[in-house]
Amino acid sequence: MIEQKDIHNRLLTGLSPADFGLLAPFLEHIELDRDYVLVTPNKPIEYVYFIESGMVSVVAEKSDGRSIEVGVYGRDGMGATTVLLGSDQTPHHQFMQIGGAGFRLSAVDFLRIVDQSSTLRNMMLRFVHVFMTQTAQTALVNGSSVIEERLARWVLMCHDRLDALEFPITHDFLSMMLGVRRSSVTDAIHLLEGEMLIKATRGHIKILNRQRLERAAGASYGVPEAEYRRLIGPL
Amino acid sequence: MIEQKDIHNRLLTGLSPADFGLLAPFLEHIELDRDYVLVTPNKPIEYVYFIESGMVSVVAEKSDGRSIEVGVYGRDGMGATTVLLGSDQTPHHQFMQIGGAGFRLSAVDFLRIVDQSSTLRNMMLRFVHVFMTQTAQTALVNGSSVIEERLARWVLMCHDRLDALEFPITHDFLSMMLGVRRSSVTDAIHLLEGEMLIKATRGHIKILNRQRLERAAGASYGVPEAEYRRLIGPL
DNA sequence: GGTCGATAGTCCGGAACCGTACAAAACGGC
DNA sequence: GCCGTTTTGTACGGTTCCGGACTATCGACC
Repeated sequence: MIEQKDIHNRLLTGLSPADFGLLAPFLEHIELDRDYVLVTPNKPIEYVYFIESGMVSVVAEKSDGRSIEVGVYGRDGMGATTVLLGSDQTPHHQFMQIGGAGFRLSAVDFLRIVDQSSTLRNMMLRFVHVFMTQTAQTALVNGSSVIEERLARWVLMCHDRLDALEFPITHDFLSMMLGVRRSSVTDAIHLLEGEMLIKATRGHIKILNRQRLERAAGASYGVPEAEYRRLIGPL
Repeated sequence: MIEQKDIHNRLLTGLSPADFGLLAPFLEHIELDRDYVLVTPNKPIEYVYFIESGMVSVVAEKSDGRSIEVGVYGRDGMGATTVLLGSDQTPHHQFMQIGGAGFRLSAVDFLRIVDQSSTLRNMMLRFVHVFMTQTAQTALVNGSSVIEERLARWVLMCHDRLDALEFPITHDFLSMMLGVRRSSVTDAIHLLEGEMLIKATRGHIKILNRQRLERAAGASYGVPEAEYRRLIGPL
């Protein structure tokens, strides 16, 4: 049986022991390797996920093939929140951007439990609100910030959800996430490296100075993060 | 007493008579002139709104002053959905982009009623899901579509929520909504006019050919709209 | 009927970013 | 240690859009 004190997921640790007790019997531990698909667009959702480590990308795709990341989450949130909103599917991809592990339980079980506890439901809905804020912020910066700032924001959001200062990611993946050319990512990385904020090596990015990186991200970073702290707690 | 058959709001008309009956005694009719503020960022929300006519812009702002529209709704939705998600405030503006009318009720009353009926709650939460999809689509097109396509999308979304083929809007307002220069909007309007898709006059835009306008919007338009039809019904 | 503020049209140089391509370098498997 | 694949660095011309400015036109109001 899983004990609450051993959990890293912030939504689960933030629950009352009683609420956690409702979920615990149904939580199934699962390895989540890079590229593992949590949600396939426009297909019925079987499981909801609570991430313990690693990071998930939520990606929207246009019918012309262009796609872009609309949000990320890790141990701060849950996967497939859409089932809470009365839809068993969504048009967006969700897959592990950085491998890790977590728990899953069937969407049916989850919904049954949520109906038993409004405090549990409210915790999850507060996360939905924060995630909406994050998606809105993404819309904002996609329309008004240069690539360097958006890259800095992405690196910061990644760091928020992982313990490490260094994490595996390629320029090519980042170009898909940010919706820009791969070589534009390379250029932006060089800019941040020139300011000694990060150090990039093949397939990896390492944060050298978090504080100044936040300054480089400027107004692009911070609003959803503040909303998370206000409604759920510290990351 | 307000009768359900006289209502234009799609969420209210879609409710069972019993659920509508729970809300009806609390609905207060209200004129909603252009620029009326429904939600002030980071201030407690007093009322939730059901729009009957007109259109609301939801706008996110960066601390450097730049802002952008992250979604719109009208008689298809409700205002201040965030109270459903357990937060009494949000970082986003909501104001009437195109004047109209609607109903409001206090957030407190609304929450009490929602707790009495899970079917009513589910209807509203399905709208939240659709609105999230719209915001995600906005993030997508802001990062990957040219202004002409984004403008076409905006005009279509406006038409979806109003009965008229013509509506009042200035280039300057559109530039704030799309997050681009005012004169870039002028240029994009000229492009669509050249294709005989719209006709712009001082302070107004008129749709000449909706079908071909959809083609001009390309992959930018359609995904959230399909999700609305799937989960709630026709606009 | 004239005045004035709001709205729209146009122009300029320049920056950001694109699409595409090719070569260099790093790593993994053998 | 060699080889093939993946990842990264770099280059080029071209397009979109920006920031800013100035003028023209419309319409409301006196």
